[in-house]
Amino acid sequence: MLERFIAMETWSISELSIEFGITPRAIRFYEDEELIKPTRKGQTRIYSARDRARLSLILRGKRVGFSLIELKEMLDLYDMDDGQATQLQYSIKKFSERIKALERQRADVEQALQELRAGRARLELFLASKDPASRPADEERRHLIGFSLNSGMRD
Amino acid sequence: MLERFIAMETWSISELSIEFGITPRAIRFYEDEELIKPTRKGQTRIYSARDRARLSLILRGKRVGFSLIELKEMLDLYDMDDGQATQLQYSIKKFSERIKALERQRADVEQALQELRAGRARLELFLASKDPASRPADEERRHLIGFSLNSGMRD
DNA sequence: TTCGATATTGACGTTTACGTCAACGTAAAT
DNA sequence: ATTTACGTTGACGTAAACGTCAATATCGAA
Repeated sequence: MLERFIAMETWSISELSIEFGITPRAIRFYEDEELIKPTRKGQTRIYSARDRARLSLILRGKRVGFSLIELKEMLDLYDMDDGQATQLQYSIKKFSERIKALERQRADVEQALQELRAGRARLELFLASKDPASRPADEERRHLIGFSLNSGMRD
Repeated sequence: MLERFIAMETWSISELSIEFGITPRAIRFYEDEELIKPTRKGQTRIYSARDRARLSLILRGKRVGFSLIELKEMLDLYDMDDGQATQLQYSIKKFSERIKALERQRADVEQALQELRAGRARLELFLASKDPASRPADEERRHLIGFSLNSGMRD
């Protein structure tokens, strides 16, 4: 049998917690919430490459704002097999919704980035203006700082 | 005086709550946490264009994963005036940190998007394969679904 | 003037995502 | 044999971000 020759790479809970920079408690919590289901060697949890990959997706998903429940839904989609094939249309719709949400989020991030860069640029300009050679009047300076939040923003 | 001729546009709490799709309770909460400070007409809160812009930034910030405390810090940076000019260097550093964080987040979103698109593509392919003309064997199909979570991901 | 709509301030409840013990098991090293 | 390191399962605590009442005020319209 193949099992006798293929040694799967596995990880302990503390190995994964160190690799991903989270606590074992968090990893067990994800299991409680049924986002991962590691095998056991006795009592001890053994994590496969698949478990590790799911953990990776969970953490990235969290970073981009998904809740654990949403992430579970997404992971469940990946787990679909023939038996649930009738739900494929529904699943594709779900995927599309996620993509839309992420595209909007990307736009949000882009805009926030632009504003932060502009804000930093204003601060740096202001700082440069402290060079005695080129110093604007006080009234002018007041307009350099805190500018963008007075201009029209749409949302 | 200019005040006599310039009528500033203002909003009520319910107007803003409808416009932004949040509850009045949330808006008052942001005030409790000192992210906005609307004026009052008697008891009633009156929101200026500036308040509205700050609210907009708060909501976008939340969408991209910032906490209210972080957003308050950022808004405070915008409010800086000459008196705190000595903290400019520190503020620029803060801005840079935010930019770095957002750039990483953008990368996260990009990768999540790619994976979701790939997942959807797989589902659509699988669905197309139900066309009796071009139907792969069961074993093959099993590899079409749930593929990416078995392949090596780095984080 | 009384109603309905909209506002206010507490005060307590709720959900999410864990943190933080406590009490215990196990297995290798000294 | 016992310390040390690492694992386990409850059980309770916590911070963030509001939700959800309740009691009260205001104000324009019928």
